[in-house]
Amino acid sequence: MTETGGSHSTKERILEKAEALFAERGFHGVSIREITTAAKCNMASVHYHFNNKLNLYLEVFRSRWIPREKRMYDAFLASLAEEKEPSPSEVITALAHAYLKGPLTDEENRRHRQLIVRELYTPTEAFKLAADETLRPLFKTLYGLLKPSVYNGSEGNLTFDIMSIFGIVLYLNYSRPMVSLITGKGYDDTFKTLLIDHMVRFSMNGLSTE
Amino acid sequence: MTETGGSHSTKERILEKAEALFAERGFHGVSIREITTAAKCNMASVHYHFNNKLNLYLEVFRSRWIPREKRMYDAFLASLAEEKEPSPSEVITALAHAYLKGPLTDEENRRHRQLIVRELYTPTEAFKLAADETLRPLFKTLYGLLKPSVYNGSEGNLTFDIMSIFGIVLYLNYSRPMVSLITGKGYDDTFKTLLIDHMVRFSMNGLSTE
DNA sequence: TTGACTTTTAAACAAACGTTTGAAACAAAT
DNA sequence: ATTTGTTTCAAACGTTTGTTTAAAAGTCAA
Repeated sequence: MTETGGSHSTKERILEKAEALFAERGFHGVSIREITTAAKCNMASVHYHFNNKLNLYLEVFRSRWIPREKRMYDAFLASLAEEKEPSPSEVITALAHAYLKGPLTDEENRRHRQLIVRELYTPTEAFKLAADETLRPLFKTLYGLLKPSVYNGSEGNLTFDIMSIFGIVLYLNYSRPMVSLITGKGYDDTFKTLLIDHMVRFSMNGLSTE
Repeated sequence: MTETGGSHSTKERILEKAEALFAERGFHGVSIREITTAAKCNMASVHYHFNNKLNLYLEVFRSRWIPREKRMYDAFLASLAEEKEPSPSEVITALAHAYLKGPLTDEENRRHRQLIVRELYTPTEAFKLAADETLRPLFKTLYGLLKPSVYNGSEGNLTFDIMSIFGIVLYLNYSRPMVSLITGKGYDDTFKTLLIDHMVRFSMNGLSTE
């Protein structure tokens, strides 16, 4: 167990390339040969470091996806730290910012979402990992932040509201082929700003009760 | 070219099982052997009727997905036909109904969405087919229906609004593992009614300008 | 330098893949 | 009954798949 480190050990290179390829084409769409060729190492290294292909896929979530999601969650919390009781508008703005212009590069962001979207719609074991460690806690935090300021009828409504906001953020952020098809625009910085403004406005309206 | 018909020719059985399996696990996650075993026919039949696997996948969209989406579109239009100038609320209600309680069975509906969601996030040739024949026309219809009644600032806003509504409907309808995880409930009929009410309320609020 | 340990490698493995083949089964018309 | 054309089939094709093996290369303390 030397973990020779260096900034790019074989193990890390495999994880990096595996994530990129799994995000692009899914678990079944990628072969180990493809991953190890991209990572410039021998095919057997995958089995030496990760036992098998499925566990490599899960390890991408454990050691890359979940920590990265937590970084975004922290960035979201940090931008709220100044206010003691942030308004719903501030909460949603912080959320949209963290997810569209957060600490991740565009490419990281893209991979990150593609991985989880596959799991959202047809879950494997990785979904449970992500749900337990990041998605559910984020939801609970949002619920706690919004609950004091928002009253809109029965108990369950806020739950639906938050899920709708998730839906908007996810869809506008990651159905990019569809959004680009309809709007005819790419995701440059001004377009993202427009999108964030829209998300906040639409979501804030959605939350209002009368 | 006999097309012996009968209610379930080999060709139709292949298409049916192929759709179910592609929806469940994606193009790469399903083998021709698996499809033909499920369809109770020989493996070579796929190549006799569809030339190859990719074309079978595309044919699922051409001969099943697109006509089915058009049926839902028609159901949506039909439920609006009574009103001459339907209000936004009526439009959105009709939309949510067509997509959650429309002419499709639950199982059909599930497959239908899973197929297109895969394409939304990582498009293949099938995305272009679906976009040209159904998604873009639906968007334009919605735009035309909502435009007269909704004024909310600049031109582009309505476009974003409609996409947000898409996002909500898609997410709440088809990220069922996530929604069930958060709410702890299954998609029975009363839950769906709740969801539709919520979608309409949230979307209507979102559309409002002041 | 030796020796114990970790990591990487080339080569091979059985199994599964999409595709092709050529003959059998079937249908309809002459 | 024979012919013609369509549809199905079992069997095999060459590749590619995930995985295993056993040896080579590398690392580092004694």
